[in-house]
Amino acid sequence: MDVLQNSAKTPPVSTSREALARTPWLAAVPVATLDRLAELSMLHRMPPNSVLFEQAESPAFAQLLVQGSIELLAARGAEETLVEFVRAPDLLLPAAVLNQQPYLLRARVLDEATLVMIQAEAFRQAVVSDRALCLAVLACQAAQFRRQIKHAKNLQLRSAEERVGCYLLRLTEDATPGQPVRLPLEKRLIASQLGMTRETFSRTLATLARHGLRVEGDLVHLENAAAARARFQLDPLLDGPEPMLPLQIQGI
Amino acid sequence: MDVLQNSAKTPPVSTSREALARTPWLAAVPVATLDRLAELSMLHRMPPNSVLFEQAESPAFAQLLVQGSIELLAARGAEETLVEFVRAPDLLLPAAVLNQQPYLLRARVLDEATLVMIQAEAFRQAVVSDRALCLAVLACQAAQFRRQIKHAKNLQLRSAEERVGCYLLRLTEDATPGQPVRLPLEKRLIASQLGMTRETFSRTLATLARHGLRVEGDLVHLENAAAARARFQLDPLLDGPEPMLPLQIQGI
DNA sequence: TGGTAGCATTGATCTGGATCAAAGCTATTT
DNA sequence: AAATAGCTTTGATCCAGATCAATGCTACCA
Repeated sequence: MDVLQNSAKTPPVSTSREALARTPWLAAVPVATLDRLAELSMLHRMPPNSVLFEQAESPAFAQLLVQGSIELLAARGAEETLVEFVRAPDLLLPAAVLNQQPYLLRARVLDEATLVMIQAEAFRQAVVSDRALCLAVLACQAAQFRRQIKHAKNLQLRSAEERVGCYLLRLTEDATPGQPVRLPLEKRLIASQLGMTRETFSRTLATLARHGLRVEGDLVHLENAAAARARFQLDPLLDGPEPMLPLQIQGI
Repeated sequence: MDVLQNSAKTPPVSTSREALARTPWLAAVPVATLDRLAELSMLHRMPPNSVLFEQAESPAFAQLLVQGSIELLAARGAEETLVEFVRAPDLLLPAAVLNQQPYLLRARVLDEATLVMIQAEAFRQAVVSDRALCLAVLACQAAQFRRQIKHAKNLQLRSAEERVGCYLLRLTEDATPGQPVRLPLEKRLIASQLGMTRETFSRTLATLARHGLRVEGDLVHLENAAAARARFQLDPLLDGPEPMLPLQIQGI
């Protein structure tokens, strides 16, 4: 079902240095620093389902996700629940690397991932010595924190039906009105992002037709925008994207 | 029921400058920076139940909690659920201040709070211009992120009974063996920290006697350590404290 | 072209924890 | 000492969503 893959194509990178150069939120970081980081890092490509690290492992690398997407999962025995979903470009759990603490989550590749893997100690030293990098990482970490809070609020304050409704409604808002929208992921993955089982997700989809949202295969039709928006009130605080603009260094 | 109040007493501070000087994780920040921040800030004392800020408000101040404790709540209509519990010394939602985004949570005082309120813009500028401050805030933000992940894992991976059992067991580990331990908070507040209703918490306490933990009023007796530890396996990744040691600036 | 393996749907049933309701406790106030 | 008000406990009931189970549906592979 390749139609479900992410279609945003950026030309593939072939070196760490190139990957760092293309990362928007590293734009303000001096070339010298990026050069040094690039030297101490490797560009890695990982297929879907690879596990990048396990819970309780101590980070050996700072991992910058350049292309693809990663699931961060809380695992206990056989159970697994998704705690964070990371899309490129972003750092994987910088908090663990910075604070020199073991990972709290398992990282598994969803869409084939390209990663810059930087020696953890080199990364920490670079953060300490380069102000712009420190600010960029701070902005990145802050944005991740806010995404996490949004995720928690979404789970705790909304019912399963509301989560699904808001998710679909948001999809349709991004697209051209009147046109059906394609689901960006397999249903089982959407279900896990929304914190419910596939079965519940499936049943919920069926009930949404009452509220003006009909889902047919992987196509979403907004049949009654007014009804849908009345039932599922999007909250910009929860449903909006979380922008990340590093603080600027002014002056000199 | 004043026996439940926090008993860790630090002598009260009377100026912002003094408060900043006493904050351990600001130790590495140059005196000049702290002086400047102190000039642009006010020391505020807030009684229990005060609301420091509301969801969707834009931060006007960076707030450093110096004494007391704060609940950060997700609210929708009448419902409220606790998302984070902040103890002094810590920053309140630095992510919102740094990224210049609206707060996602409501902040309500639990134990009478002393706060240093720093003009938001002044704080951001100080973070940009002072490397040590930037590193300190980064470490603080990283620790908060990890606490948040721990909280999420605790809620999603453990049953109500396990959460209560682990909470109590952890209390007893910190104390002298054989002695009963006093609950550090009112039961309704512990319940909300553990993500359940007071009723469920109360009922759960009753059942814990089967596993070697007897609770009598606000006293916890560990009557069968082996049984308790067998049933409630503490996970250092979840139940340990989250240490916060800012990265050191080496050299000069 | 059949086989196999992973998704998706649908139905039946279960259950952890919430909710609603009613006393009991404590503590402080007058 | 009575009264008010906030916490706690206990009991009865409810329900959203999980779990278990069976069947379809694709899609890929030999």
